[in-house]
Amino acid sequence: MDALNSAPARRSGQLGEEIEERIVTGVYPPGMRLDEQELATAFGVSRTPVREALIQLASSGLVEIRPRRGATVPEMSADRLCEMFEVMAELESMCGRLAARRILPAEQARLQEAHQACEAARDAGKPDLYYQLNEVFHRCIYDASHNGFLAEQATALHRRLRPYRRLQLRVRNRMDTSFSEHAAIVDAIIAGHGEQAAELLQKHVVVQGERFTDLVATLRQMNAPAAPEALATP
Amino acid sequence: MDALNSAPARRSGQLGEEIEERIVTGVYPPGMRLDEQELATAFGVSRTPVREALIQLASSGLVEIRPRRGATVPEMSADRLCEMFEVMAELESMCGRLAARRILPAEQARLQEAHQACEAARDAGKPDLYYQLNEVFHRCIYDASHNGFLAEQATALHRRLRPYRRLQLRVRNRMDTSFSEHAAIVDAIIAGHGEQAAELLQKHVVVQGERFTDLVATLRQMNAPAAPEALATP
DNA sequence: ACGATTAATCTTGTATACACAAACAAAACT
DNA sequence: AGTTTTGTTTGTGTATACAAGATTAATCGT
Repeated sequence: MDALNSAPARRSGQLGEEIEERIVTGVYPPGMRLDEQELATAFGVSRTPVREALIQLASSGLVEIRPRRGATVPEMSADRLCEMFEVMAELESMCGRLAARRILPAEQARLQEAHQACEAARDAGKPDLYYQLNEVFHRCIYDASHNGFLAEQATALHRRLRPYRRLQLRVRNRMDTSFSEHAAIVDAIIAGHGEQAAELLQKHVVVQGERFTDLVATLRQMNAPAAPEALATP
Repeated sequence: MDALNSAPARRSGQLGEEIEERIVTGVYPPGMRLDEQELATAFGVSRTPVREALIQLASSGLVEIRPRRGATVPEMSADRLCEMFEVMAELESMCGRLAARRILPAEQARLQEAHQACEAARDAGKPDLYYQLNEVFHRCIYDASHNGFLAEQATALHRRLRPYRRLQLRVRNRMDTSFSEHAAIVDAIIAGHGEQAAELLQKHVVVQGERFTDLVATLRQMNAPAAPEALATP
């Protein structure tokens, strides 16, 4: 029963976000069974809100519900992850292309501001902070595309890929290369070079997803620590 | 209470699809309030499965749930629709580019088969049938991209845009132009010309979304017929 | 008569209860 | 001994009941 940590009771929308957080941070690792009753007692609520949260998360792909067989955290194969990064790259690329054409002066300022904040984090050698500011940076580009629907889609996918991207930032000095790539991207967007921005963003994202070995290693690393019984893959 | 037609009782997953169907076919028009109790009695089930279905539909954007204020069919502005078509065009384009590189012989056969089926529907002058086979055709391309995640995303968005695309097919002789565009797309994919396929698909989709006047007219037409009280936008 | 405040009603959000289906285990039969 | 069958148990799916917030209506005050 104590596989799921107990936590203070939360309100409606909060519950889903808390479960999502625990999934993307690996507290509930891929393959883990999510028992409604357990979650309910763990969060100090009844089964109903838990069920609704799980259904919501299932629609966005973060959990998998099979009828009459309960909910589990889906195991993302390396293939699947590559597919998702491939799509992410295209969405980011599109955002960049549109942003270069449509960005407003105020948004230019915010973009450069976010970029400089990243620089500070890099210089300070704080990968966690950099990771956080990196999200802000990318969101600036999404917004500058002036396509609200696209921005939503990109944000959602970005969120889903968070845990995998996060681990990648730690290895090597990815922070440095990431930042210099950012610099080129900012220049292209400000200069209004749509295709160039698109290309740069495509590579920027693909780099994170294309190395099979790194990814598989990342996956193994994420699967290892917790849920010993759920990891048997027969 | 009889704003929502009564229907025979359905089982779990079916309910969500039935509601979705009624939304995309305009039986539940944009702006309409979806009362849980009404839907429950209309479908002959309790509020619980209705609620779950609504939550699921909300995650995919087909209904809008505001906390403590119930569910409504979201009003899609012309702007919003254009945004969605813009993204759809990019996804289709990406599918085409990948398909040209990765399509297998068996998939080539299925693609051409679907294309010929469309031709038959056009020659027979059956827009409804063409519309249906058009979906099959596009799904062939999604699958041929060999990116399952991308295929899922494209399919989902395609579904959401269904009602708007459908109306567009009726006006003019869109069937003819659509079919000849399809022909060029098939050729490009079979020939392995990724960029060309991407471009053609981009235009093929954008054509449907880019004409503001047509779209706005379409929207008006959809808003007009039903739900007289829900349409008041104060 | 009009506006504000309060009461009533309605709808959502949550909890509890029950029914059925699936997985597991044990026993009987081949 | 292996396999099938049946009983038990666990957990999901649906229904109903209750509580809290929101909307509407009515009443009171200015």
